[in-house]
Amino acid sequence: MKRKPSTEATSAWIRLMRVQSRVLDCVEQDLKKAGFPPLAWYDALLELSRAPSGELRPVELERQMLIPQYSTSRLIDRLVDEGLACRRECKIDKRGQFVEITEAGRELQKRMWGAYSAAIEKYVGSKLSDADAVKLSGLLDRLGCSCGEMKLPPVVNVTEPSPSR
Amino acid sequence: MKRKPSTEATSAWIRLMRVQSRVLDCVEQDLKKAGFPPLAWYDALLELSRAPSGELRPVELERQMLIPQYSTSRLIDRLVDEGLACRRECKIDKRGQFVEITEAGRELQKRMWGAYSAAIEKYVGSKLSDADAVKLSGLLDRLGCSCGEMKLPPVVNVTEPSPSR
DNA sequence: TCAAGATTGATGCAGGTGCATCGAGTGGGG
DNA sequence: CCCCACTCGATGCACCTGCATCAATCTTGA
Repeated sequence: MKRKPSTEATSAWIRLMRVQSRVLDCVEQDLKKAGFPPLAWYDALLELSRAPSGELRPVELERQMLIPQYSTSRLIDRLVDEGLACRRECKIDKRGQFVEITEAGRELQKRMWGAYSAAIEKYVGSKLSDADAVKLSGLLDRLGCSCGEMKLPPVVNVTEPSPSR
Repeated sequence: MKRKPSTEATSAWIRLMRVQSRVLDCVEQDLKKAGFPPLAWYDALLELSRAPSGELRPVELERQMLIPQYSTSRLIDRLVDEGLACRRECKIDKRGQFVEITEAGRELQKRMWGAYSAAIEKYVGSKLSDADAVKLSGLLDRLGCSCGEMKLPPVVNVTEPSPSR
């Protein structure tokens, strides 16, 4: 039951950690240099912009983004502070609320996608053939499934780009 | 020069981000539940334990671990506070110092490797054949090389396990 | 020899994250 | 109808990170 991890698994683990942190750093750095906020903001704006009427319950957002509740709460605070979203009262459940993306929010999301997609191309697309990217996705998927308790819904889309233009 | 990223690249990117954060969370969680400190401590202890006489200059540690200077500085503070390492004066360069791992540090590193390797097996090894792990490593390597400025030395070993028993 | 510049390591500050907890509100069983 | 358990969202705290900057020391070169 408790085998020693193969060297191959360990090596894959190490590369997974190192490569993603490196690539993520590069991408975040590019965005920052272009004067944009962190990727988490983009993810939230994207989720909101794709919601039926541009609004979501914080709980929904939390589940979409797979981040903890308090994290969502504070991320929303920041978006609201910057005028990228606004809180709206939820009439059917007075504990809750709706968060609605503003025009400024939609616009920022679109502008960020420009820089973001360029960074993805630069750091991923240009280094991998489509076929290899597909292989990589497949291998990663096997790692991702049911890692631990998986109390969260099956679907998700943290950073999936919007209609892309 | 500025192609749009292929869907495949984008999808690989998303999975890379999501899967690693998920797997990392799981591993860190397991370690935490076993009462161990964060992985970064392990990495530092490992590097120190592998150094010729159990000591390194902070600058070396920083380069090995690929983390920023201030981060190293504070990590060392914490290790020293916990008695896992100690600072020693550097006679040949009075700006600098040596950080030396203590017996407690070596012992903790070994104990952590037990839990750590079990977690790697659980979340990586058990989900991937050796062959697939090798494929994954290969694909990831292509992403990792020269991502951006790469001002750091070629070698590195953040989490590579110690002699393993 | 000495001044200018580079390198080493520490630190104040702002912001982000995890954890625990809280208050408000909902809803289901007695 | 009311109480209890649960869900929703906010927040105080500790800690950790990035950034800018600092003091001390070393190195270089005129």
